[in-house]
Amino acid sequence: MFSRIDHKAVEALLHGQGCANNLKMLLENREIGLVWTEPLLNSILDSFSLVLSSFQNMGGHVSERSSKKKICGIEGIESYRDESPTPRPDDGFTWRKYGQKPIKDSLHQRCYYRCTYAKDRNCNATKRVQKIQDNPPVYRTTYLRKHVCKDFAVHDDTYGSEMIQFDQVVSKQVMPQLTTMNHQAITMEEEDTYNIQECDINDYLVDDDQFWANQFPPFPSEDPMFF
DNA sequence: GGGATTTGACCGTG
DNA sequence: CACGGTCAAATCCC
Repeated sequence: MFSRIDHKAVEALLHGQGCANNLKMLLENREIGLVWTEPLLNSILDSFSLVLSSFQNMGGHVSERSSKKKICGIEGIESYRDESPTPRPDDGFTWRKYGQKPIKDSLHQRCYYRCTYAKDRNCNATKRVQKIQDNPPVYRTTYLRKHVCKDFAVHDDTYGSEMIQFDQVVSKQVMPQLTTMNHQAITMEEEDTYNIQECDINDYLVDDDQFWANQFPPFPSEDPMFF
């Protein structure tokens, strides 16, 4: 059960190491500047976040098949969840809000968005955004289904992948939410009605509620891990 | 006027 | 019947 997550973790660590080396070169050559360093720093931080979340997942409640929800690595993403201090206004896609609902046992309403090109390009990607904590504000964004609207321009099956290039160092297959800000974890939710791409379910199945309870203890939380 | 947002109604599921 | 997700008419904004 370790193989795939371990592989992802090693990849992420290697990537982070590469970015760190590149950053070091820039610093040594005094080619320092926010434009160059910020993406590198973000990339490094993202690598560590990915590794940490992978190991948190492994230490959690792996392989309970009672829940239909699963956690997955970067590849094969069909849907995933992200929690951030902002509702992530720019995740690489444009969204149109189509609903808002109060959720039981939650102080905040949940907002429903679908891809702006839902009709034009038959893209049925949606996302849900819900504020899960007030102070500091934390938003949970759940992405559902896969964008097909960008297939017009990018022939890549990976959700929202983009490429960032710094001299010879290339960061590939970077998910949109990983490029701009810290996040705590990524999970996938399988929905039976959607044609989910297969990733190794046995490796990633967890109990979703328990996982997120671990990620965000009931408010108020003193956990310095997240703030 | 057209596109985006709001919001109550509707529907499916458990 | 409660709840969550979606629809669609009304409204807002540029």
